[in-house]
Amino acid sequence: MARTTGSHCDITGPKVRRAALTLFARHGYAAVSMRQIAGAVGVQAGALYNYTPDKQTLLFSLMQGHMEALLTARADLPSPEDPVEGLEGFERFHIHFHLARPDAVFIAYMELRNLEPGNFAEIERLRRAYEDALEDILRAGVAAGVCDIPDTRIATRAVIAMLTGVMTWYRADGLLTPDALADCYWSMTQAMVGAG
Amino acid sequence: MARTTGSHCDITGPKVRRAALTLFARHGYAAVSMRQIAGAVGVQAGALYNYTPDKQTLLFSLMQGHMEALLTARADLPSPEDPVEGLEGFERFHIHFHLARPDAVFIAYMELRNLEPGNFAEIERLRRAYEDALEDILRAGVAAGVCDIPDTRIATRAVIAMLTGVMTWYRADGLLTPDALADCYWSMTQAMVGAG
DNA sequence: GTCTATAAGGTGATAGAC
DNA sequence: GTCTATCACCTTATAGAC
Repeated sequence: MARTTGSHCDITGPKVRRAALTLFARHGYAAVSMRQIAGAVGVQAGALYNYTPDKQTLLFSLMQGHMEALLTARADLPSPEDPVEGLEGFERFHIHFHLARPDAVFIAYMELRNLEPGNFAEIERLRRAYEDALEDILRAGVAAGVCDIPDTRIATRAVIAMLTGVMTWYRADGLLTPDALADCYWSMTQAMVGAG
Repeated sequence: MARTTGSHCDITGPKVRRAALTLFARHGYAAVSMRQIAGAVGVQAGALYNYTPDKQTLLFSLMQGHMEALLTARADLPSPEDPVEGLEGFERFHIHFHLARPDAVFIAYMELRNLEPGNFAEIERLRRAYEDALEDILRAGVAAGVCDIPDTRIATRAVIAMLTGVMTWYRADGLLTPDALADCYWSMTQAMVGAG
């Protein structure tokens, strides 16, 4: 017979994070109450405070976890000599990583304004580090004469905006596979930075 | 002597809309209370209901107004024969229109999930109409052999995502003028769709 | 670790005086 | 058209029983 009370520390923690991720992505941080999260987990609201000191820290922790996973996975990519190869690796990584985590990506972009100043600064720092990784590649491409862009920093942001834009319309149940999508965006990325 | 009560119908209505626009953009619809909006306007909360039946309608009205202004202004653009000229006109219009209305743009992208289903469908319809205008240009460019893109619909969304991405980092007090920015994005747009 | 109960305060929206 | 007062409800977070 299933216990409805007692010790569940091993599973409740992750369940809280998953429920919060889903609900924050769907309705927005400010529109989701601790009671709703608790309801989705199957506990009472008070029990959530065994896993987070407050709602704000829960949001921050989700965003920080996402950004650190993004940076770690990016750092594990091979670093080819050829800047165009490096750009292709970055582009395919970006598409696949983002498609696999739509809720976390949504939150990382939409909930920045709901972070307290210190938390915002930390997430901004991580986001900047990711941008810098792409900018390094583009700068190397310009230096090697295989890229033609008007401004390295703006082109960096433009590429990331274009690639991340896939999240606003792609549905996993469509006809396009993630690989086909990455192919499509790679050809546009290449053209955009003059690396055809 | 200034009256603190009485008839102000001519000015309070617009002030309510402006205050709501600013506050929704800064903190998010769900995080802003009617009392906060009233405070920004300089009235009590109850007075707001002379100008909107409820909070949801206020949000919808702001988004609808923005999207209709966007479509109207777009429709007033010249329609040159040359698809590349048409694309350049669209691109420069998009940058300037968006830079001039950062709060409205922010709301139109971020608050979609806070719309009730019927309201959401209407905003989606308007957004789709705007996308279609660009897609028509790109399709004409492909037909004329002056554009080279892998998929017209995806390229349409990619161009809009890239251009709208300027909103996440551009600050009016920076060194870059809107015209210089539009130049920069035009060269990237051109390259992206193979219309160099 | 989870529960119930509660504190302290905010929410959207309305009624009726002026 | 705006005010004050109010309704009915929801909010985050905590305290103490089990």
